[in-house]
Amino acid sequence: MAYTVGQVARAAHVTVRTLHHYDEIGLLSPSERSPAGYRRYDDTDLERLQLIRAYRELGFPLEEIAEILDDPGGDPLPHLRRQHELLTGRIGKLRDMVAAIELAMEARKLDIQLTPEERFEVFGDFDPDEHAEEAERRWGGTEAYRQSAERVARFSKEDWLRNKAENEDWARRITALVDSGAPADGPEAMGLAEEHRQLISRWFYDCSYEIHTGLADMYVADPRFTAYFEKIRPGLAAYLNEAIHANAISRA
Amino acid sequence: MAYTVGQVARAAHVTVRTLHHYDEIGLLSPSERSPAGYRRYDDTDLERLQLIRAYRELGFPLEEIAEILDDPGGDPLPHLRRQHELLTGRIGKLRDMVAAIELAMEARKLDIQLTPEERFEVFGDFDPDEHAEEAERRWGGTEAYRQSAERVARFSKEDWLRNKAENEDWARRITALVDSGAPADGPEAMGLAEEHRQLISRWFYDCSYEIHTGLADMYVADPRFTAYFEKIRPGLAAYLNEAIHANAISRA
DNA sequence: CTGCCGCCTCCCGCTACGTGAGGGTCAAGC
DNA sequence: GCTTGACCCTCACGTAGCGGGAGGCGGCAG
Repeated sequence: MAYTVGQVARAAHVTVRTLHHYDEIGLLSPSERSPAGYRRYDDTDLERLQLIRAYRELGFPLEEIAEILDDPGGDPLPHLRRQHELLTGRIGKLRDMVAAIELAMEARKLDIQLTPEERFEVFGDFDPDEHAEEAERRWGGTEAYRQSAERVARFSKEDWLRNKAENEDWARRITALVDSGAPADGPEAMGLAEEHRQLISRWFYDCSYEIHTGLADMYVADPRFTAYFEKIRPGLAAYLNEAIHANAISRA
Repeated sequence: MAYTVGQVARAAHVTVRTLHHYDEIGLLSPSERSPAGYRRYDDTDLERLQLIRAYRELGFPLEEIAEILDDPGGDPLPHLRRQHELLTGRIGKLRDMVAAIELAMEARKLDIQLTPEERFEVFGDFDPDEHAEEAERRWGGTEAYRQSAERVARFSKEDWLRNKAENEDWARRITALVDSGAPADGPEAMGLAEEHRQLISRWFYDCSYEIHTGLADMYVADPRFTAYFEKIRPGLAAYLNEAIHANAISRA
């Protein structure tokens, strides 16, 4: 009972190229060749191919299939467990992605009226190496970022406008304070720093003092943030940075 | 405000190689080069990178990201929807795989005592091109296969033994019938064919007359099945084939 | 001037094949 | 005996998204 590549391919629903490939990598080499060099598969080859395809349908990589099949005494159960974990892990990641997409779609609906600055505030950011942790929190789909994204997703048009208004109000007051010449580590500045922290906590995510000082450092270290604040009032980035630090220290 | 690759890489949590890659494929080319050929990224480059990373986290391929970003008037919503579908589709497939693995693990627990023939009966099979449909049903994780696998997964040791016993009993009786010289389209043969069909339905999956005749053809067309029956009794494959067809016709 | 770090440009490697190119082989029909 | 057409063979490049290394400049501190 010998079969040609084509026959085997049709029977097992794989392409001829696939069989060539399995032969190349030594996963399934036909037990014989015709004088002309044609591959000739026999029944044991077919059995092996059947197993290969079964494992492939379970998502195993070819190399691991080879391991399993070439260790006839070995137990495939550990492999199965590993694969199970791997797949469930992938599912988790994909689900996160789907959730993120849904958020993005929600956000899109309201996005029209958002200024770039607001989007900048809501979505990810750049941050120097020193704040890798904070970056992880915001980028990596971890707690604070997710929390923020979840809340943002539920924002109504009015929420956005109120958020914006509060922000602008705060910006006006701190601008006035800088203009007045009040020290950055004075009580008024610290009060506005605290207000800033609570603003973030209320609208986006729980902003601890630790996170807040991290943000503060980012405001001076990252030119994009710096630019945002400098545009409101030159010198504001550094001023706010100092105020936030002073505030955090005084509360500790 | 110009940044080197290394600075950008650290800030955005990507590798230098990644930035090189984006440059190579034209997804993100630094807006300037130093006289020595060093890449120099400016703030707009960073913004673009930020967007690129955001879309990447949503699972978009780089090429599509380029499309989205290079069409500033375009609406990303359709892309988001497409991606959402794509991801949910992948999740579905992965879930199927996980389910299949769980079945395989269950089966493994009982597998020790299964003869190769039984496994051959339970798990996939080979079938010539003409029965692609049936193959799909059994291989593709579709209804009959899944149904079978589900039931098999719940088989106890005793179930296996009873199944085996019933099978052997049936095999003994049809062997005797062939020996007796009774015609394959006679009532006794048709009775045993029907019994065969109900055996499958009871133990594995709903076996319609259509599926049954498909199986019957496979028994003579596929040498592996043929061998299985020929080992029980030479000539049985063809005999059973005829009996099943006769039975199916008489019931139609 | 020397060291060292960072930057550059190739270029191979990974998965599991798809898709030809260019050329023999086999059974059938004339 | 010769042609045709289906089938087979062996290269060998392409895929997505980088990882990693070789070999060689550039820039800056001591």
